[in-house]
Amino acid sequence: MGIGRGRPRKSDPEQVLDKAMALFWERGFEGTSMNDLACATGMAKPGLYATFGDKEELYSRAITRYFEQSAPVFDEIFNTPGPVKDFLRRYLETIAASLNKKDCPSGCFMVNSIIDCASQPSSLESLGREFHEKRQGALLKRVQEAQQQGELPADADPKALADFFAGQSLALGVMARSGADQKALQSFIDVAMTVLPEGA
Amino acid sequence: MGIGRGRPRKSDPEQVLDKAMALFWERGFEGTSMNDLACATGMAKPGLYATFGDKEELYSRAITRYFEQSAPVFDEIFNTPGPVKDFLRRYLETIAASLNKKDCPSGCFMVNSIIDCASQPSSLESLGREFHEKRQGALLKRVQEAQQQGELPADADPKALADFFAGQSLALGVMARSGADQKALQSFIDVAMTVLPEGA
DNA sequence: GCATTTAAATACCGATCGGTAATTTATTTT
DNA sequence: AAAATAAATTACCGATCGGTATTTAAATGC
Repeated sequence: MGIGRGRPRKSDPEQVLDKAMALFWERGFEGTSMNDLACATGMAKPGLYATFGDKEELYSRAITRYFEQSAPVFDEIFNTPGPVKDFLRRYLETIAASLNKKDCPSGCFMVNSIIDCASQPSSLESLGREFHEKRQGALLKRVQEAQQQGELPADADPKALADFFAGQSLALGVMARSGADQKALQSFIDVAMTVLPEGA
Repeated sequence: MGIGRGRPRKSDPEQVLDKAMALFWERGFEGTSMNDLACATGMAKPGLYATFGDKEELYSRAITRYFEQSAPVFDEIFNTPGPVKDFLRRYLETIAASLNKKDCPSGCFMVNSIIDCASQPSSLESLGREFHEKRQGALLKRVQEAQQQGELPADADPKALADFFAGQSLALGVMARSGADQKALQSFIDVAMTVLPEGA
């Protein structure tokens, strides 16, 4: 019946990873125990260790999955032609929408990770930051292109603008984690958008 | 020699609290053990429990101290007359300066607390958020006054503006925690300030 | 049917967790 | 000097931590 040779798996590793991601996302690295994870995922501890490695590796897999899961929707936003102003608004609104989904913990796992792994003496320390820098880099590229095509004033600073909008996503992550609702996030975005010149 | 009756204290409770604050600030609630605290503060565990209560109370005292410690400098900013634009810039720049001091952990203890206590089933869950709301409230009051005195357009939304600037302080906290230097924070603030109309 | 393979399940490891009881030390009061 | 007081110190508690050895169950290859 199965495909491999031995006893078939009880749980799909991808689903296990999804549940582990949700738990780390909600409670952080130190706040989540391997017993919690075994209980929440339905995979007992020896299974978790055999499938994913130790706690650190499991966390690393979880946040990597979080990042890669969001890739398709960002790809679509980045590949949609149109004014850079529309692009940036959609960028922030898409992030905001992802922070209050009812089947996920509120807030941004990446932001949480930056905060609670910064003191970790391990590879986890830089993981969240690296993912954030990837987003920053993509934003920068898009803003630079916009400037080259005359959408932004020649004296605009693309790096500063990209970093500003990357920073807005961090703010949104903290706000959502502290209970801000969708309306509050939208109002915040509306103000943030006004840093762009009227014409753009 | 001492003032009380029994054996004199070895360590000043205020200094102990300062060191505990720094440790919680750096490593978070779950990431800091009572043994760590005893070691870092020089006060053994029974002393910590006798002086401050349990771990939760100690954390609560630590973040309350963090907030109250910043009160004088904010009071000065709020009481300095001048254009609201200057006020808001000084507000953000003062926060930014506090996020990279060499004798403290980087980042904002309040932001860290919002992130890593949000999942705590205790009074800690709302503590960081409450302090942030106090700052929001003070900002709102200042912005409303500015509008009443004609510094801002009549159609400006004081609540949205105050929440925006409160949000910028959250972003700064995450950025500093992830290693951003003072120059990056300053550049971020420069962009954020442009949400205000030229004239203000 | 039987060996092989793979995973699940149980039980367990030493270390550390938050928290405390019991004792010792240093000071003040009388 | 002795009683009283308060803090430091040491040692310890049961529970839980991350991680693993051992056994059992379920599938395939021959």
